[in-house]
Amino acid sequence: MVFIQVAVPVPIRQLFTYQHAVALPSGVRVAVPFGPRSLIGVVVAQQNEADVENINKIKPIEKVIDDTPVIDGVLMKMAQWLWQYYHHAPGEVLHAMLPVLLRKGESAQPSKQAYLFATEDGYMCEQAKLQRAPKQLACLDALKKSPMIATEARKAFSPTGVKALIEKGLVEMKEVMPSFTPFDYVSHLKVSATPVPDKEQAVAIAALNQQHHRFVISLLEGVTGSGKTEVYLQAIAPLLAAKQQVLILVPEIGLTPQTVARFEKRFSIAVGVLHSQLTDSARLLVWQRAKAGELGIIIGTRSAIFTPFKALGMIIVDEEHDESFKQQDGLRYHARDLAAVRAKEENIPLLLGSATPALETLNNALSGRYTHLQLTQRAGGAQRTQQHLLDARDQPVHYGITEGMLTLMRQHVNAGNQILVFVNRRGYAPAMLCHHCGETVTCKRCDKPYTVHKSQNRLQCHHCAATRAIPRHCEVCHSTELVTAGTGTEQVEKGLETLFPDAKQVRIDSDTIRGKDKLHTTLDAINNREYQLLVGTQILSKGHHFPHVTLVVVLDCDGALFSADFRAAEKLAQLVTQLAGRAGRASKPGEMWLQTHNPHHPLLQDLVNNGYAHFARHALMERKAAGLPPYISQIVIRAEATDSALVFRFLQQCKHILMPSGSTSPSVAGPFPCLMEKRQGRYRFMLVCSNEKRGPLHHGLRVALPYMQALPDAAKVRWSVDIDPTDFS
DNA sequence: AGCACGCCGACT
DNA sequence: GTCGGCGTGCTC
Repeated sequence: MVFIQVAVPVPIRQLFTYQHAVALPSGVRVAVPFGPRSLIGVVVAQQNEADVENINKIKPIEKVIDDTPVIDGVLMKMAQWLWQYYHHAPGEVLHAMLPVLLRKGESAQPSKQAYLFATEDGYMCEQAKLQRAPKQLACLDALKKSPMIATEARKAFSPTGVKALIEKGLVEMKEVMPSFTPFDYVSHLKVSATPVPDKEQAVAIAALNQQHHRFVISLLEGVTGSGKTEVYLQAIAPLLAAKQQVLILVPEIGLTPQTVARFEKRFSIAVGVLHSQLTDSARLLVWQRAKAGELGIIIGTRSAIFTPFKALGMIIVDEEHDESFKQQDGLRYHARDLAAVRAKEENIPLLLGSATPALETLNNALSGRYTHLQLTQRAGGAQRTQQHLLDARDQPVHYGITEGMLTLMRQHVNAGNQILVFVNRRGYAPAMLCHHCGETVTCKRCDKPYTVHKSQNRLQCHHCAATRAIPRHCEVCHSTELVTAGTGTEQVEKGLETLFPDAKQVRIDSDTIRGKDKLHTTLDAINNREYQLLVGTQILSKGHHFPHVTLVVVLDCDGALFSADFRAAEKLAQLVTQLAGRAGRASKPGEMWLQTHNPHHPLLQDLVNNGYAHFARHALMERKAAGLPPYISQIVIRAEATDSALVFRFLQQCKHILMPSGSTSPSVAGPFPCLMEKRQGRYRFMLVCSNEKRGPLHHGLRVALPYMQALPDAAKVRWSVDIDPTDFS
């Protein structure tokens, strides 16, 4: 009889011990009794009899589900890192790592799939017969070489073409048990015309070629249009030929058919794709094929980092600064950080690519922990969009747009050009500032702008938690015109219709664009010049080009400059830079104007005059001086309930546990109301814990968590721990 | 998270 | 008398 530690899918931060007749390898699924029910858990480790507590309570494993582990050695190492680093329940971690069907206990072995085969008639069929149906001909030719999974053939050629071939009896569909061939892709690999890299690209590719079978992290910092993807393509070519697989993580909206097509076309092999709208069975199929080593390339969003591989050779994180790599509920992991953990365990290189690297990443590159590769040249010598600041102080404002900006916009509209109005609608904790002199209303004790809490009609300092009424005058110039930074953006869209009744306008945001087809038809219409005024949010900065746009308007910079969320300026700079890289064209460069009450703000000046790379280095120095990440470590505890007093009391009690009276480290600030104080009828508050060293901060939390859990209120509020928070709303 | 146990109010 | 409300506590 052996004792086995099992991770059971419940939100409890511990493993549970069961008995079994024989030892089981870790990573195997088992059905276990748990209280009155039966659950599917994952074997984590063997346990010595001497270490087993409550030996009388130990129950036997009900059933062993797998012969071979569904979580291999490296994935188990990642799981352990996840539950330790993020202080999360082990069972929930392993649950999150598995495809849905495997969570439910379904077999991990492949099941029958619909395959297409060329029939005898198909093999005999003369080319001439399909001369007028090139898609059908191509499909039939492919099937003569080897059968294909039906859904894949429909996607690769055309659904109607496949149907026609079946009706003609040239092709038949059969349900067959798939046989996954390890490294099947190597025999199909055919590298198509590879452009000659420029000097910087060649340097980067050469450096990456030296990294095989070694754990190295590289940052590829390349301005928009400098050809990062080409570097990826040329870097992975030798790996694929050497029977290695490659994992490419992309942001949620970055996973377009065009991206996938580019990789498929270069290597003429099937690329495994993992994204949120895949069916459970399609997802399992990709999981199985990757694990078997049949697929050479997997492109996926955040959770693709959990895909098993037979021989992973490299991980690429494209647009590594993108916020969608951080999960914002449940297990709040950062896929970029987890990619680093995986690369270390697999002993392979990790490549992080971005035009606007996250400050965390840039800091690692500048300090020498990461290899720093740079692409500064745009293909075709395209020019950088000129950026300017527009002083909003004392200017008449119409629907959030200053008179000066309106004049500029009219000029471009009258010239028949396109204008892009960027509405920064994300929820910054907004500051209050003077429209006359640009001064913010500041907490005297902390020298930090107050945060406006509209529902209470008060200002609160997010450093010392002091609150005060909204003042009537500016403390510096005594003007009575105090404004909330960033307000008015809701009115912008309505206002533009009144201000520019003759210009045809279109809104692009996640509300108006349902489904990616709609987005593409709208983008096509824009590039066919059907619209003159483009109004939109973040979505505009993701991978699309607007060659006819000559003016980019950014309205609410102040909201980002003076937010209690210290990352707001970095996020704005990233968005603005991505946008600037996408407007105008070589023959007709665009200009970008940023409206602000603080035209002399050093960070804004730096961004506009010297570009993101310079801004980012400057911002890092400020973070260092201010004692902020990445130079310190943070943890946020969030709680919500319908009773706001209860939430507040719970976090207050947590604070006392985390920071016993008298101690100063770690520093615990709050409880503050979250920016969205009320959501779905629940009041939300947070605690912000900071410390210079990560170790003591995490240790403090590890010690405190059992006490926090034991609080009587802990069961009455919904609360969560967020390690390395990126979002303070 | 679930699920059972438990102890109080409005029904046959 | 008992059906069911949801507070409390446990799960190897």
